[in-house]
Amino acid sequence: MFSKACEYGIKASIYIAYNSYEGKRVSLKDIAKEIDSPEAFTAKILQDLARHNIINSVKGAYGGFEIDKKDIQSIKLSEIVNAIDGDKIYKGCGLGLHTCEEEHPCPVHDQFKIVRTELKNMLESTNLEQLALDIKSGVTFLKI
Amino acid sequence: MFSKACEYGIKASIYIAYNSYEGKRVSLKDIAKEIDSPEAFTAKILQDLARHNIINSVKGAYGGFEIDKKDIQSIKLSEIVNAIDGDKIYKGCGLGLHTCEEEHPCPVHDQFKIVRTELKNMLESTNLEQLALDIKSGVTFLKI
DNA sequence: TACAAATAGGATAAATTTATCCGAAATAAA
DNA sequence: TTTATTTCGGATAAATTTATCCTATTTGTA
Ligand code: FES
Ligand code: FES
Repeated sequence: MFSKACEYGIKASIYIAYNSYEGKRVSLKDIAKEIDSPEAFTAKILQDLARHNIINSVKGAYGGFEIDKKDIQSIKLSEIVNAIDGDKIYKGCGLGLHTCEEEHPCPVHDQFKIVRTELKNMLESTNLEQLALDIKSGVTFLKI
Repeated sequence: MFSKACEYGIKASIYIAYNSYEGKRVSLKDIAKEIDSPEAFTAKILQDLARHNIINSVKGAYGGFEIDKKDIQSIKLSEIVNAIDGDKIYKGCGLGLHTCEEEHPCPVHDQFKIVRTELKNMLESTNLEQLALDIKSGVTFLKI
């Protein structure tokens, strides 16, 4: 469904959001450990998210990653997915036709569109705040 | 969403079903041309589908691929997807946790499960007959 | 039987995704 | 100012997916 990079990106964002809520900036090392991801690969993804202004990165000693408290609530899952995997999952044809169009539908267009739209709505209606709070209260988990 | 191999596999199955309905056996060459896929790669996928008893292959002169007419209606999209991509899309965690479990949910578990179930239902309630008929009547397309 | 047509299957290559390594640059603290 | 810490970014490697090539095998027909 999502690429490995995107999975790591989502989990990292949630972990950063969770810590930013408590005023804590977290390091790459921490993040990779908490979400059980390869450190160097995760660094690339975090850079990407920073470039997309989804997270902030701070260089140097005592640096790390954080998200403005006031933004946590407005960052949707869809922005993260879009930044890393692009919009193919929102717009692309389920059977790989060049473009998904009503006027030239593939055999599963009607059925696929429903699922794709549901996924889109889900990603657009879920924000980092909700997800971070569940981590905090211990009802959801980032690894294993 | 699906792998390239799976996309080709679905499209090939539909094309074979459509022709089998009219009593025509189709060659690899034909299939690859009609679904706009690389021939040799498509051959591997068809072998795979044949091994899974989803399609029949006939070697030698005048050979090719076909599906028993009586089976077309009962072959669900889910069987094809499962044969090629496995069951990860049905059962796997959206964020890549080892297993998706209610007792140890990832942050998007509740939301993701809904979408995943919808996809599962869609694939399990769509059969080759429906899809082949739409190709035949020209309302859906296998390429471009 | 000989030949042509077609799939089977192994080996290999190309492309993409995932992952690692290392030096440069930035920054806070001593 | 020096040092330790930490992200940035380029190069490279490993793994996986996608694609190609070539030979063997099967089978219908002349
Ligand atoms: S054309 Fe394939 S999903 Fe719309
Ligand atoms: S645990 Fe992640 S989807 Fe169920």
